[in-house]
Amino acid sequence: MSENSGGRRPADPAAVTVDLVIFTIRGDELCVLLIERGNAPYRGRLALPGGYVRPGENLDEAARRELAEETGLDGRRLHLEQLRAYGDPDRDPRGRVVTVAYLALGPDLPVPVAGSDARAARWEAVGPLVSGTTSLAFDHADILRDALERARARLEYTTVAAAFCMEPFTVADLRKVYEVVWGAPLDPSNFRRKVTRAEGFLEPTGGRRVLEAGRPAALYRRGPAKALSPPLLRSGDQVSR
Amino acid sequence: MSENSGGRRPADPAAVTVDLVIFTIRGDELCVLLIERGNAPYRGRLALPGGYVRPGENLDEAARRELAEETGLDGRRLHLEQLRAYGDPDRDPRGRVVTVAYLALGPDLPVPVAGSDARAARWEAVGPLVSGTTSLAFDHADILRDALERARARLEYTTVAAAFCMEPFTVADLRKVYEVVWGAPLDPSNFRRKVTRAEGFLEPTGGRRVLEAGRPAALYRRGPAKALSPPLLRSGDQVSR
DNA sequence: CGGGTTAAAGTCAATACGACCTTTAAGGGG
DNA sequence: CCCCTTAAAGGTCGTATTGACTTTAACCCG
Repeated sequence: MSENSGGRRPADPAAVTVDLVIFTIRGDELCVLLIERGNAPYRGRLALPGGYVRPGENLDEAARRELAEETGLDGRRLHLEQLRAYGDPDRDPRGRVVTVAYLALGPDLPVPVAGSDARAARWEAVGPLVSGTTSLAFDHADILRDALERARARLEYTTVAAAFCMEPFTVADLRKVYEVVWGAPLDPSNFRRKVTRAEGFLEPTGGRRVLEAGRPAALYRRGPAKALSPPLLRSGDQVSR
Repeated sequence: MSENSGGRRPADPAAVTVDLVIFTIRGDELCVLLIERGNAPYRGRLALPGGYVRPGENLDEAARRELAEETGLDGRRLHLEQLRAYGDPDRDPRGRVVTVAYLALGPDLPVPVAGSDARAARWEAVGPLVSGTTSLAFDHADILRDALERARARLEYTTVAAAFCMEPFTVADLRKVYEVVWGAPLDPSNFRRKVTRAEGFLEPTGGRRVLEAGRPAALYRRGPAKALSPPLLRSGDQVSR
């Protein structure tokens, strides 16, 4: 902060961590990378990957480092943005631990390389996790829910959906991202019209992809545009609430 | 967090604070509440109000408490939302201090009651602060910039603009909020059509307000809607980038 | 070459929006 | 008391966007 009520009030020391919500699309499912905790508390329970912020490191750097450690890839290829901070006093039984959650989006990653440490990492489908019974460690279920909503909203107003696609990709690949993240089908024709006309979203590579059946699809790579305006709204987007 | 690389790596203890960006509209200006620092570092410099998160308190509670202390009002009347966390290792010369910034929006507040402590608080116009030469303490200029952009974006997709208005208010009052925050004039007629048709945004009180001149304006209070869809986009909203 | 399959492009009505104009309801001055 | 000013409220119209749907294109297979 900046001020402690005139310098009188002592700070309550806290540990600061970053936690990562790494989303990818595998098949027809939105998946998140989880680790199985090897230590107390919540030993054996699934949790989001994360770790302490190290001295001299800022929050983004810590998140980027953890991302690289957890995925095995250098995380420079993935979209990474801060979600928000979580600091309930009892969110960690060991004491005051404030975590800064990050949202990472990436194309289908090779395999959850067991991190540099010994924790077992694996992809889990998000659907059953948020609506279901599986309970995550700490407040990670809340974080996951918030991250999912953030990701869904980001698809509306930005071009990050392309971050889920391995280049080069087709319009159908991109549409599948929207359908999987939003959990609803989209009209293929209208979707194509929208994204191909959004300046800077897609750049044609000139190539085509031939599938087992059907007309070959044109291939694209990510364009320079970050924002998407007008937005691509979820159809049944509540008119109010 | 959740995990410290197997429990091996020690935490770097940090102080956790909340800082508040409290926006209001005074006359034709968007203003932010700033305090003049009475202690080192940055003694005498303007800074965002804020303070340490206390033991047993969560982040929202700390922000709500600081808000009440700084404005003198019970902050329950104001819109309050977390902006994001800032944690550069050198953002505070006293050591690692991670701050969680909050964005607060409220109607023209009576006067910056000197907080419970002795700090001098006052409203400052945002325009000169973000584009100008005045330098704030710590990284508060960055936080202010981010808060302004968040507020501008929130007006597009939500109904929080009404949080700036003292109830009851007129459509012109609400339009002025958009114009001041976005820094651009809006067409009165089209603006009315948009906001009055957005279900749940405005609730007519039945009353009218008679000004010095002109037809009396209908009075409204805030409706139950939180989201605004379709959004009310800033006219020159960049088509891409 | 004809059928199956998917991509890509086109049609059309409904809607939303920006620019602009007209009417309404007050107060004030002559 | 009528007219002028002022601002709210409501209407018009051309354009752009969207959603639902149809049509054409390109490739594989047998």
